[in-house]
Amino acid sequence: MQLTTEHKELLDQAMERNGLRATRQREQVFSVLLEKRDHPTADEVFQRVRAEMDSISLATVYNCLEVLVDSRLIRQVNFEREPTRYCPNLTQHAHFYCNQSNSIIDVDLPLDVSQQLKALLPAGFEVDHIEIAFNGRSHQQAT
Amino acid sequence: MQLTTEHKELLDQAMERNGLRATRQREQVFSVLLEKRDHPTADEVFQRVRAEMDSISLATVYNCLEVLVDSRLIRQVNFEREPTRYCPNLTQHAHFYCNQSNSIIDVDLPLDVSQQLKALLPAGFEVDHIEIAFNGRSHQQAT
DNA sequence: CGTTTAATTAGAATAATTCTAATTACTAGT
DNA sequence: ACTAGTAATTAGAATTATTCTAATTAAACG
Repeated sequence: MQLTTEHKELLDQAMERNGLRATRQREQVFSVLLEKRDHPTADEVFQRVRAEMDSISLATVYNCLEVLVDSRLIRQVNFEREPTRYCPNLTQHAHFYCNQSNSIIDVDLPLDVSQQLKALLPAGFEVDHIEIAFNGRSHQQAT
Repeated sequence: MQLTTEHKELLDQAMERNGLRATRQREQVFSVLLEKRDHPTADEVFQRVRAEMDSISLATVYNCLEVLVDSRLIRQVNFEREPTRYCPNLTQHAHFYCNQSNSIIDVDLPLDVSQQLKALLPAGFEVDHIEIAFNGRSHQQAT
């Protein structure tokens, strides 16, 4: 799979901004994440990229993921002590972990809700990020 | 340090309920968590318990923590892929992770806020638990 | 083209946690 | 008390996700 011109440009610009190179490996990793947005682990990303580029190593996948996270093109998602998962959805959202299917579903988070959460904090607390995770069962299928 | 009669009874009852024994090790681990509520890791709990009971092993600490979690006397807290921390605060609360001090502060969570969060979910989603983590800096000291 | 710098690679190392198998401690029933 | 049966503890090995290391390859830029 190829990156769309739009995403290719996004990557190029982000790399440029950080003095990094938009290598084939980074493109592939980014592309794999955009293609199937099921919150894959590093190892799953590795399997998928390898299908198109069988010389890539797991270490490189970890490197690429780190670069993409640092450049804010993707986000890391953690649940308990399970392997880290990766997600290209940059809009503010929470995650729903379905115990039954062991899948993750994105849940849109209205701005006013996060405002309200921040309001719970005493004065002197500066928030960079809020992470919200629901845990339960869903009777519908993940998309 | 000793458990208060109140907490001792809480432990005894919980163990009884689950057909388990309230051993010295379990008492000590529980006691250590109640005494200094700074969200210690398993290893930190191990150090603290060992001060009073130098024969305890790390494996036992892990076992005890698991039993206490399963019996709902304490809770596990995870942040990114850092070691799991443990906390005896059973009231509904969120956690604030201070990047500066690397400490965790409990944040009370009003019932209506969690209701509101649950309302964000489409029909067919049953929630067991909501985990909220703030990340940032606090200009005050953790208690 | 050659040189410098960045990126990739394979495999070793790390660190938190879990597992295993042996020993010890309880608990009941006699 | 004594013993059988079960549960808990223990030390150390094993596991697993991730990071590190050192060597090789690729890219960029004169």
